[in-house]
Amino acid sequence: MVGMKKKILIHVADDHKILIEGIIAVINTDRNISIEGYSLTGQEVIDWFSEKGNIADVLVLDITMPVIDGFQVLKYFQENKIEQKVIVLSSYDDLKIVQEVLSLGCKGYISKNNAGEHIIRAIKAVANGEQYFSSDIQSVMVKSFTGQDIEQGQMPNDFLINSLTERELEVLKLITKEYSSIQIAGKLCLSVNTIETYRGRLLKKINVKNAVGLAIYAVKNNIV
Amino acid sequence: MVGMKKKILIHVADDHKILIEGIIAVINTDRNISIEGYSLTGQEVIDWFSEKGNIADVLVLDITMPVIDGFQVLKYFQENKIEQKVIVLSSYDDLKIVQEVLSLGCKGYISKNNAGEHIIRAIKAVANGEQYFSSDIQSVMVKSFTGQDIEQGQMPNDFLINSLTERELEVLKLITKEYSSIQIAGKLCLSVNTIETYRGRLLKKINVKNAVGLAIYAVKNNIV
DNA sequence: GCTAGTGTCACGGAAAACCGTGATAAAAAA
DNA sequence: TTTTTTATCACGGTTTTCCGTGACACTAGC
Repeated sequence: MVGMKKKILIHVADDHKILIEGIIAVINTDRNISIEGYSLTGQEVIDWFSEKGNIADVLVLDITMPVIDGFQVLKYFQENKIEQKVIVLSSYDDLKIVQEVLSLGCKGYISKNNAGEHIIRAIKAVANGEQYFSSDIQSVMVKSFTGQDIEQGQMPNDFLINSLTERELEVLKLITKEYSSIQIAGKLCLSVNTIETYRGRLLKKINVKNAVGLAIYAVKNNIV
Repeated sequence: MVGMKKKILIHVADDHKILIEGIIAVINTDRNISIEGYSLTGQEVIDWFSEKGNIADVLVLDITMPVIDGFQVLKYFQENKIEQKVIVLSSYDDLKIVQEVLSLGCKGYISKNNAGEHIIRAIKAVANGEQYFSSDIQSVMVKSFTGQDIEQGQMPNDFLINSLTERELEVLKLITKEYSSIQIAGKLCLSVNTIETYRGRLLKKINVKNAVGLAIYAVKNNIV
């Protein structure tokens, strides 16, 4: 106990400050883990990293954050070939999200429904080079693996959503405000045809069937 | 300090256990407040109440919980004429939600983006018979009050959404699964015309312009 | 017994969304 | 510099949603 090699350093990123404080409090109960810092947005994480060159042994990352979300942080690591151990913390046990996050190189995934002890276990496992998934996430994966709940939209051909462009994001935001293509065209001073093109592109990229799917994606990713 | 009359007893309800632990940790830093218990679902809150007859001085309540959400808990209090001091804790600083929650008799509203100190202040204020709103919520209210951001859908004529019926809810759920009216009709063994009628009714009741609005409402209210 | 609410269906027209495909120019990346 | 990505627009056709209005049966509350 006393002769441990060294403490595991972690960094927490979540837009809900209360939750960060909670995680810190929970983690402080374990003598082998300590907090190196925290971020309230994805941008802060990226900034922190590009400044210091290294964050911590393990990054506990919320996916739903405004502006720059967890996905984009993971993409940043991937694109810059940075091997950062990441545990994703999510409210959604949505298959698509789990899949995407894993394909982006995240090593652990725990749902917010789980108690703090899971975080501690997850941190230790991931710091140790292992993977960790909370039980509810595991059951989601098993379900998909066994072919249950496949419905139709599942198993997208182009799996990883290529990140949305500025314009696409802008259009998406206006769609979620219940505007029609005509109205959006007016607001952005573009042709209606252009907006319709964006609609089509968004549907393909996000891999949903209609504007409802777009809206749900937007809300779940805090694009609203 | 020492001669305080008595501690403020609070009860926390949130489906994310991590967050509960966090709030408890934060609250434990204040000697005048202590936790009487917590609930992971709205049902638990109601059960707890009907058993013990009283929860605590202040109930800290998350609105987005599965099955029985915070709204319904508030409605339960209202219908049973129970005067429970409630602080709503929410991820969304959505005007509609704030309005609805306040009209249901809640005395405080803080967004999860705020730090724990706000909770403590809010608890003390509400326990003291005052009201408390975190600054971001206040700015939302001020905006609406001064007529900014009114766009078009705002200020609905029938303000409080008359609760949806079973069937309407069922249709709404299927809409959020990106099904078309034809598909929904197939699934529920009803005429397509019927589904279209429900679509119209839902739009009116929820007071949104299109299916996108329905989807967002559904997600924000955890109907998904 | 009447009224209000709910669940069901119909229809026709207008508006909007979706689909596919293609094209051009500018900017960014390789 | 070549290639890829992004932003922009067009167009015709199909499908779906939205709108309004009306109707009938059943149930629960007044």
